[in-house]
Amino acid sequence: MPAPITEEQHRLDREALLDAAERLFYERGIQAVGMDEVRAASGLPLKRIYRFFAAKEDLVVAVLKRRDRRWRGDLAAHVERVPDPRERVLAVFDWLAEWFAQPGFRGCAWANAYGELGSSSEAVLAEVRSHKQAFHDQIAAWVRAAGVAVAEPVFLLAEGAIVTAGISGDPAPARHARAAVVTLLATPSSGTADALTELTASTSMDASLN
Amino acid sequence: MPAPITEEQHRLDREALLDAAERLFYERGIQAVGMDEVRAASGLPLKRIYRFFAAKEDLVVAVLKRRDRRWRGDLAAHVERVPDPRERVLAVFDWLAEWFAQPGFRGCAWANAYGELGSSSEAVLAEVRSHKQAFHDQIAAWVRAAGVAVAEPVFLLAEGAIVTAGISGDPAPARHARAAVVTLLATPSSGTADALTELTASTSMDASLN
DNA sequence: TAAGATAGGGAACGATCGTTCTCAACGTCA
DNA sequence: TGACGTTGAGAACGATCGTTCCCTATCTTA
Repeated sequence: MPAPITEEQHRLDREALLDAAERLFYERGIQAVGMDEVRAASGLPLKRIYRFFAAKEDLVVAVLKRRDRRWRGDLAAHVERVPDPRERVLAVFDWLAEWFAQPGFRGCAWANAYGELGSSSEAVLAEVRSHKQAFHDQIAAWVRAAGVAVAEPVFLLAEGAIVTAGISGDPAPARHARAAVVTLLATPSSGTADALTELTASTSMDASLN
Repeated sequence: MPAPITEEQHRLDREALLDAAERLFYERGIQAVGMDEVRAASGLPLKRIYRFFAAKEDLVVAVLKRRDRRWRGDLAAHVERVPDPRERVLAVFDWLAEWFAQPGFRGCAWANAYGELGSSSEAVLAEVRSHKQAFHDQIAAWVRAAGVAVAEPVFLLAEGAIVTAGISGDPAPARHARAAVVTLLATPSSGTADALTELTASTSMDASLN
């Protein structure tokens, strides 16, 4: 065999490629970054990049997949260091606050990818949906463990905080969302809340709803 | 003057151009739509398009500006048909639910534009921020009029519902956000107290803290 | 050492982008 | 009527995209 590429080097090169692509795609947008720029940043020849991934779309999906694993892993590690179930839910928003304050924070990579490619790449759309579903399920599990039945609003507050912090460039939404979650966790759980919803909704419905 | 273009026709052509561009940009993404496609869809010659807007970026900004006026105008019209201040806040989410259910709904046009061009076009970024600020201020005014001081979470729930409904393709987040707002409006966070607030507070005192 | 397979560097390709230019057609005024 | 100014239709331009191909250097094995 005349090729001296070890298995380990192969793995390292692939990681370097994903590192470079992820940074560029997140910083400047996916369509704004050409493959030649990925080549220059990764140090790998174009030929090898296309042996790793047959097309740019595959590279994008791989970047999102790896980022999802790392992002949710970091979140879970932070959250599950907290023993109390109720505090765990709040820890999600402390972690978000730290993320928002990082230099170069530019909102949700998946939401951004959706805006760019959601209607033109089925594979990217599927990856974005997969990530959001997994994030939702993580939050739902932690909220359930806290003994309350308000998973949905906690997830929506997190999503709203991420998109708002990204666009505004201000990490404050993490604090606002956290404060709202404190309130929601302190309200009587599902049965009473639903009854209250029904009561208020019945007096306001003019149209819509389903 | 040899040019028979009336002032009125000029205005109509401009609207047709913005109509076509808005539809294409929202459906398929901004970068995915070429100027030649805008030309074909609008029926206007390319030369006239570039007399209206010197560059594609200017067209994009104009589309976002006009959509902002219409979008927030429609929202305000729906909300302010409701007399009761508290119901008005909930009416925001009824309007969102109707929007989410419309065919072709593809999330927030401004958030999508941010994902695509937020880091490469200062003008687009400014327009996106301007829209989000205006939407935030609208909600804050309605929430304040309802006599409670929880504007931020209501805004974040709306944002979370929009992005989630867009990505998932499911209009349910509007209902979930609405239910959460009902809870928040019934919480004595601002010191204002009425019968409903007292009732909910008295049954929820077991939780709380931090 | 000779032979051969593969790697990297980068040019090349076809497509498409935003934008400009050409040119014929036409309506208006001297 | 004839010259002019403006228009619409679309070709053309330069740049850039994702992707492929060529060529040479280099390393392995006989």
